[in-house]
This record gives sequence, structure tokens and C-alpha cells, in this order.
Amino acid sequence: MSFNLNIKRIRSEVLQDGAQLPDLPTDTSGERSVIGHLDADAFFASVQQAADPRLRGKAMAVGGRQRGIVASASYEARKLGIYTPMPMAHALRLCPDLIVVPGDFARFEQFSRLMFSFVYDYTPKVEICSIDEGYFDLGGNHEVDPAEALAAIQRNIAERLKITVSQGLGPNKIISQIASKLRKPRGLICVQPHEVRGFLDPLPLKHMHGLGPVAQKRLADHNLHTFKDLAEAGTEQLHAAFGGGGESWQALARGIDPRPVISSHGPAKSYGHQETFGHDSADEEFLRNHLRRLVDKAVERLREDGMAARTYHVRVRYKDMSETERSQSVDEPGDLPEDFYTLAEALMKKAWQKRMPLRLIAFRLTNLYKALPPADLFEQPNRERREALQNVLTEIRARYGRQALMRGHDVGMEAARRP
DNA sequence: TCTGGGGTCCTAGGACCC
DNA sequence: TCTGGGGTCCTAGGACCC
Repeated sequence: MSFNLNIKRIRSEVLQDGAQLPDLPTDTSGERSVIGHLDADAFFASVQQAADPRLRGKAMAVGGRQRGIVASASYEARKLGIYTPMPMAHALRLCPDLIVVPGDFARFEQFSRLMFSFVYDYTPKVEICSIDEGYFDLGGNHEVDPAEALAAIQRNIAERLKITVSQGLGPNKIISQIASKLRKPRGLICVQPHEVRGFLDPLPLKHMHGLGPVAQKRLADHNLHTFKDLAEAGTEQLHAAFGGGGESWQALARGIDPRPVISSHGPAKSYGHQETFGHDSADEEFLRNHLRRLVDKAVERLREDGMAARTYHVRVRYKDMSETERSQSVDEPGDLPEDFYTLAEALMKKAWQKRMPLRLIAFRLTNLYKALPPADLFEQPNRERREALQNVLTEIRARYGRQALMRGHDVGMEAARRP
């Protein structure tokens, strides 16, 4: 069987470790724990190159031309020093011949779905984290060895979609995620359980998903620079660095990660849009019109998903990049643009404290509910109304008897009880 | 002619209720 | 008159991710 050979070959490129392979570990259910992580290479740029052959092999970037940033740069552009999220103006100064194309999100989503379809060939347990990234659990698939599955996924995506991906394979999420990002593009790194500490220990903590620049700085101030430092830190040092807690970060640094792959994507928790203007503006008419457009877009998606929202947020960004956000909740969830126009405009005035021109306005809806009319009058989000209803119910019953007014579930019960 | 647009999660204080 | 603790919601801000 080619299992060991294959893993060894792939691994030898990466870890220069010819040690004998042990069996993969088992979890409590007796299944192997084998998690893959797939991460597309320069996804937006690659999709545009795949869709338009004229862009292939060229230094190109996806993004807005004027006040935008580089959302994705082709590997040819990266060689010239173009990276995400560099201001596009900067990129064009650096490379005047850079081809800039706008994003096409319908196309990106289509490629994304196709890309993950090649993963579903091997397991139904796929956790899609973003348009170009996801985990998958191969523990239940005994038909094919995991490393071969990853190689096949990579091959199929390259052949059929003309884009490339990098992947990592390991006993848990943290390992596979880091492994997939370590050797881009077209990387494929497999980490065996006994290799975990050797793999993680030398890595700087910037590879830890969730520890951004602020956290890294604080950890560095406490002499924590690498996974090994964090893995071996004493309780005192750990608590000092994290301001209490930190144990779960330490576990991750040791390669211990119990998080399962969660297939089903929960419902969206918010819908929002923002827009940077072509030029800074303090023109109220202009700002109001833009705000209404953002409301329209957010509400449109809200309604498409059959949701309604109780809380709305308006954020303004000034020409000096400072920001203020204000939010407010209403009693009744709304799902019409008119529910939010006036409220959003009032909130914008509240947020716009400094009378300084704005470069951006953002609008977001949160606190989401199913837009269906409440099946039960009493399931109102508005507590006062709920109480008022209950009081009326109680009073009517007191006056005319319990059966005078019944709730739906009571009616069923009464009917069942009748001879 | 510096710094996008889409999100999630966490913290923390105050209000309010039990 | 003084003294609680727990829980939840609201709002503001910030870190972080792709």
C-alpha cells in the first residue's frame, strides 16, 4: 500500500524526517483523527486569471483602482513587491504596468463552490471558513489514505479550475491550518502525530491563528516568541502575558486542539455594507444618499435570507482614518429599507461628532430574527408587549373562565381530552 | 496621491430585573 | 437604611480574520 510511501515522500520534502510512521491516533470513538485544511493560493487573482487567459502569467491584482487596496495579487505581481493589503496607489507607483481588475464576487463564489466540491468527494465533513479556506475531516474515510486524498483534491482543482491550492494534513485543526499556509503556493504538508512538537516548536507565534499584532507584541514583551516558548511557559508567565487565562493558547502551542470540524454553517449573524467615497465629503445630501444605498443593500440580503433585524449600526470614518460607531435597537425587528432610513440617518448624525469630512460610511444590521410572523403571539421579542398580552390573558380567564381564551397548544390538548 | 469590504468574537460598564 | 449577587440586554470599542 502506498500510504506510508506517499506520506513519507511528501513529508520528506518538508520535514527531512525519515522516521518510521506510527499508526494515526484514535479518538474516543475509535476513529482516526485526520484533519485537512485547504487554502486557495491568491484566490481572487487566480480566479480572474483562470477566467481570462490574457491575465495568466501577468503581474496583476484584484482591487479598486483609486482609493482601494490590493485585495489579491498574482504571484507574478508578488515578485515585484505587491502584496495584500497594500494601497493600490502604492502598488501602481511600484509597478506602473500592474494590471488591475475589479473583483467579481459571483464568479468567486462559483469557483469556491466548485473548489470545495472536490473535497466533498472524500468526506461530507467539510467546514467552510471563508470563500477560499476550509477544514475537512477524513477520519471516517477508510477507503483512501489521507495524503492521497489531498494530492487528488489538489490535482483535480488544478486541472478543472485552473487555480492552485495549498493544503495541510494533521491530527487536528491547528496543525493542518498552519501546515497549509507554510509552503504556498501548491504546498502540501503532512504532519504525523509524533512530529507535532518538532513541527510547531520553532515557529514564531505569528503563525498562531487568532494572535494578531497586538497580542504578539504583548507576548514578546513577556519573552514569548515561538510556539516552544508558549508551550513551555510557566503559569505565572502565561497569566502575565495574557492578563489571566491563556491556558487554551498554551494547549494550542503544544499542538493540542480539541475543536471538531463543524460541517453546517450557522446562519449569518449580521449583514453590513460600507463604502469608501472617491473623495472625502461633508455634504449631508451626498452622505445621506450613500447611507440609503448601504441600507438598501443590507436589507436586500437580509430579506433574501428571510430575516429581520432589531439593531442597526452606523460607522463613520473621517479623513484622518479615525472612526466612530453608534448603534441602536428597536423593539420590532424590521426588514424593510423604510424601517431603517430615518433611524440610520439620525444615527449617522450622532456618530458624526467631529465636523470633519468623511471618507467612509458603514451600515450593519445585527440582532437578527426570522422574519416570519410570530407563530405564537407570545413569542414577541418585545418584553412589554409579551407582558401586556399575558396580563390580558390572565384577566380574561379570571373573569370568564380558563376556556374563554386558550393558546394554540391548549386547544389541541382540550380537543384530545374531549370524549 | 496611504490604509477596502465582508465578517466574528470579546470585553466592559451601566441599566434593569429577580 | 444599608447591603448582596446573578443574569441579561444594550451600547461602544477593539482585535482579529480572509
